[in-house]
Amino acid sequence: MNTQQTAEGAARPAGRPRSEKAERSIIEATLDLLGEGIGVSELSIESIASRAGVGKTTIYRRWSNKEDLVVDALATLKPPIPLPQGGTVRDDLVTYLRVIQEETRHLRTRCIMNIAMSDSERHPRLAERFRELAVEPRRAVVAAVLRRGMDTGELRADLDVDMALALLSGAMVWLTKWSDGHSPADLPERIVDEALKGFRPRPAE
Amino acid sequence: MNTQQTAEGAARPAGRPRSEKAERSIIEATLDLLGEGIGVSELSIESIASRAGVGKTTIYRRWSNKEDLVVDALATLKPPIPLPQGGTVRDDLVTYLRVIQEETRHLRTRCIMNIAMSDSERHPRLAERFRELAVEPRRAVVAAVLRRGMDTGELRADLDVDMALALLSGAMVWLTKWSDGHSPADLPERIVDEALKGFRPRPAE
Amino acid sequence: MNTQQTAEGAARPAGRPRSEKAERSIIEATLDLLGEGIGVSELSIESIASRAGVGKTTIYRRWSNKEDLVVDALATLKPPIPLPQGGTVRDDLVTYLRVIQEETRHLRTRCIMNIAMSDSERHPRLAERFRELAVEPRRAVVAAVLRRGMDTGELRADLDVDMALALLSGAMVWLTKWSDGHSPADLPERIVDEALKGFRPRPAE
Amino acid sequence: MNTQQTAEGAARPAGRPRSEKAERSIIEATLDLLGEGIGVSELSIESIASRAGVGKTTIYRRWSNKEDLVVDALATLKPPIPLPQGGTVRDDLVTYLRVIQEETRHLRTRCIMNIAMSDSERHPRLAERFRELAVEPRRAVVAAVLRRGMDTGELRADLDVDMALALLSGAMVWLTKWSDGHSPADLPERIVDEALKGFRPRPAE
DNA sequence: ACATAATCGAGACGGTACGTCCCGTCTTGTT
DNA sequence: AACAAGACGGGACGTACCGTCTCGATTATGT
Repeated sequence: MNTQQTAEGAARPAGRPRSEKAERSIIEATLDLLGEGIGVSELSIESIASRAGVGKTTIYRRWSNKEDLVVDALATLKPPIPLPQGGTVRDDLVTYLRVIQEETRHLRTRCIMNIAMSDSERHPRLAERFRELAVEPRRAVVAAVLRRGMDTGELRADLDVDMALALLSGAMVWLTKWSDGHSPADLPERIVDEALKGFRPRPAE
Repeated sequence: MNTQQTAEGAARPAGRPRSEKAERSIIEATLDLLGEGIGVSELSIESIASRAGVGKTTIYRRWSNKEDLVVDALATLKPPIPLPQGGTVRDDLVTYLRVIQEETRHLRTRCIMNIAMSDSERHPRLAERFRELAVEPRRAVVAAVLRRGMDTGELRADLDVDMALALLSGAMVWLTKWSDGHSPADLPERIVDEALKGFRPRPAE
Repeated sequence: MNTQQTAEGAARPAGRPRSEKAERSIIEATLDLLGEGIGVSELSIESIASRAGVGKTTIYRRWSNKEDLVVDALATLKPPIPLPQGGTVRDDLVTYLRVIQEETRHLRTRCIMNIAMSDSERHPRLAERFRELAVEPRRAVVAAVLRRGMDTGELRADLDVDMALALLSGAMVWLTKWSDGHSPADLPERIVDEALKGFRPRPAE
Repeated sequence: MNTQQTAEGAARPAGRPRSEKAERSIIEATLDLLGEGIGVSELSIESIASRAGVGKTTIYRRWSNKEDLVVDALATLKPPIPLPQGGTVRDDLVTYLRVIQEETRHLRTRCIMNIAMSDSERHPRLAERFRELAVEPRRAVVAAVLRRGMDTGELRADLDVDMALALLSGAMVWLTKWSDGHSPADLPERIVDEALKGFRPRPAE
């Protein structure tokens, strides 16, 4: 986490203030390198400094270790694709999975996802950050979609929202990771349809 | 992959044969270190050699790189817990998920799983090996359970076995990774029940 | 060399005048550090600024480089011991050498002399300054002593004054530097006597 | 001082022996850089390693600090010019001073001499080494010349040999350092003649 | 029994990156 | 305008490992 205090009432510290430009270029260089498939462990401070056109000191002055820097770098990433939520529940869920699928096709996103997925043991802060930034916002959106479905009667009224999300997302990730080849284009539909069969209310009930 | 040929009929090569003891202690040291939470990237040949009481050359002579060594080390791991398959389909599936849950409670298994999950980009061979050793055997067992259920009428006849496996396993992994706290004890039951509602045939259809 | 012009008629520049106190404390800190045995190369502007309680800018504003600062610092040093010139030529010369000897006993003077002696290759301005401040005044005094001796007949009338000075001073420095232990108390007498006699045997003595 | 034991009876240590070639090229690079006018303080291990085509570790493995390396480097230097000793005493002494004068004309020797002269406070081992290697051998040669002169009657029988050497060498160094311009070609003759005569007038001449 | 030969441990090799220190320059708000 | 404070890009420090390369010693087999 960045060391510099930005508290409102705090007196500005003496001396030259830290350069925002340098900070930005450091973050950018970090994301660049991560996006090129370089893992957190292989990522060297020196390479970041060199690409950012910055002295090593300027990095160490802000972040005491690599993990903190990567955490802050990931924090600047926007939730990549806004989720549409206007069609039927099935359509919205399919779209949601398709967004996940699409992201794994782009190297940069795939690498960053890998970073988040891996090493949650060694880099717990990193994983936590990813949860806040990437997982939680989507969870909220999909939860809204599911709840809408429960209201309109499209879904079971007693559906466990978190469980439903886990079934959908988990299946998508699992199949992408462990299926033989690359995920086929109709995978999102197939997952949603299979899962929905359980979410829907029984016709004669 | 180990270079030395041990084919039956092949003439024994001249010179001092490779020490099996050294080989074993190298593998053991590797698994030890991985089990202590050291990641593949952080794992150094030097530390393995030192812990195994072996020269670096003795390692490099057998494996041309770190990844190959880790692959071979993982290969010596047994499928940790045999899956019971005697009860109802629901019971067997719950047991399957409980095994996964149990494994993530032990540091060593958790670390090794993390290895497999992460870095599939940078270490594809490693991920592939993990698929063969850990994923595939379980997939077969669960598939058998599911097919038995389809035969007995406990499950839909048109169930997509792979999809069902993905929904169950994926949800388990997802919730373990992204839920707020640690996974509760009844998580396997809840996942299976939620998923089964979709796998079962409709009563009045 | 100090950049600020202090010429009488020049218009006083606008803005806050430079602090004389800062200037003095910078010089003092510099001499302190040099006197503690820190060489010119090891002497850091940062350490001077810190010891003087001054910002680095305040130093660089006055001197464009370290050498200039050291030159100015040396310039503030007084010719340490006034040379007596009242006795016989021999006595005055012995006193002169004893002054040199005495100076090398004090760490501070010894360090500053070392500065002057060394690095004349890398710091020619520094060596030149030392010549002006320390060597030349003494040369003048000793030259006067020698000339008095030539007038009174105590010394050869055709004596080469510069050469005589070089023989005396050079021998003193040489023996202090390269003799086995520390210079004995009677070294000045012995040098002067030996030099006065010459190497050749007296024809009729 | 080099760490490696070369004692006769000592058992050869295990592992790959240290490369003599690397050692030589390190020493050579060091002397090269010193000869180019780079001072001991400015001399960086990294520049030596780079010029010698050697890793930094290879240097640090042998010498724990820069001074030890420079000491060993200077130790490899031969006494540069053999002193002739066949003519009259005066001629031999002039030749001796001319050798010194000549050496100060070559950058490399001048630089190395400067190293030895300076910083005897901070680098006493270095100065001591220089005394052994450069000063002492010459002292011995000149002492022999002087003693020969004392035997043949060319010089006073009670001449203090060390003092005479100090007068000659000291004057040469002093004049080279502190005279206005560069030392004139006839400086050695003039010094020797002046020293030989002594300062006092001859009584019966 | 003895030469041949591959492997063993140890550790030096040329490198890369580490995190720290200091360089000389620059950019702030205050005096 | 000068001041202190301190951030800036840069370069060297001494350390830790990398993967490769010699070493003498060991341990088998084929004469």
